[in-house]
Amino acid sequence: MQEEQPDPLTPEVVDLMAALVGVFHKEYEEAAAARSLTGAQAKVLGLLRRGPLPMRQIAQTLSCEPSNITGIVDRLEARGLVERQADPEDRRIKRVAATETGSAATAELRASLNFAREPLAALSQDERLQLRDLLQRMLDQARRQD
Amino acid sequence: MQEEQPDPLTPEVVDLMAALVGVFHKEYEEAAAARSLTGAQAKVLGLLRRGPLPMRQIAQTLSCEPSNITGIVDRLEARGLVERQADPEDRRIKRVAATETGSAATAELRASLNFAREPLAALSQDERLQLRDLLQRMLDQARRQD
DNA sequence: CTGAATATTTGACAAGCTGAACCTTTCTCG
DNA sequence: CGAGAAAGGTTCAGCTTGTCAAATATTCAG
Repeated sequence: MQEEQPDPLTPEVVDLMAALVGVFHKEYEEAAAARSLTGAQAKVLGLLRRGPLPMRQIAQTLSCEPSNITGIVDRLEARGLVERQADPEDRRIKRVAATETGSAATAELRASLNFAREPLAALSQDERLQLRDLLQRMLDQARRQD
Repeated sequence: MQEEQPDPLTPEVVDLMAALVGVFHKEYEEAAAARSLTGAQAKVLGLLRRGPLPMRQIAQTLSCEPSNITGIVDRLEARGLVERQADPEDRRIKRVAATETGSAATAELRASLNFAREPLAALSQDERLQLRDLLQRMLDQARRQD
């Protein structure tokens, strides 16, 4: 809706982001596959890192329908990576919790993301600091707008 | 395989990248959906921006099986966004070309990516320049490693 | 000319995702 | 209190994405 002046730098940065998104996405998918997880399963498992979550909240975080999460959690549960627990406060709610095995899997997966090492290795300590601040500010802006 | 010292900045930057990738991905998907395209269809259509491409090359660029592209192109073709043309040099090859309508759709979609405006709006001209250079170098590094 | 290699398609099948219909539990308010 | 609305999950049908194996057509190598 807003008609800004055409800063030639902006589309250029957007294309770079798009390319980086592609690289990141591919690497994530491969790291997951190496542990026989799909990308979606890895994402859900990753969300449980800080503790159990209700189905609904998982769906909300991933911007998808709750019915979709049912299937993904089914498959994770079938493999013993995750558990459904009843919420004592509200019996409608089922909290999904990572099992011991599940937690180990995500920790391992996160540690294996080479994306960290290789592309970032091209930057000096100072530049990483710069990059962090720039990204942080973009993200804040994005969150403010949603 | 490489055991680097644990630079505390690196995982932090990786998490930021992951978050930004999430935002970007979501916005792309929504922009595509607003034109009744799926993400995959939009990606393929976007590749044809600079001219027709053989099926195989599309598959290679998107890192997926050629048989997958067949279906996506089928659906794009059914909607008149894309055409299969025979290659005069090698009759095994089918080149996929965006139609008039198809080109218009991608141009529009690209233009609509607000990701450009909003998060980047938080940065000054100078900072965008910095960001571009940092991203460019990361990407070069990532490509060198693949 | 024959056999290997290449480009694409087809078919079967799993997973992701949506939307609508359906329980169960909780909340609201007359 | 009790009836109906609302909220959390699940189920089901249907579509798209993606893989793998087999089949077809064309080109290439010797």
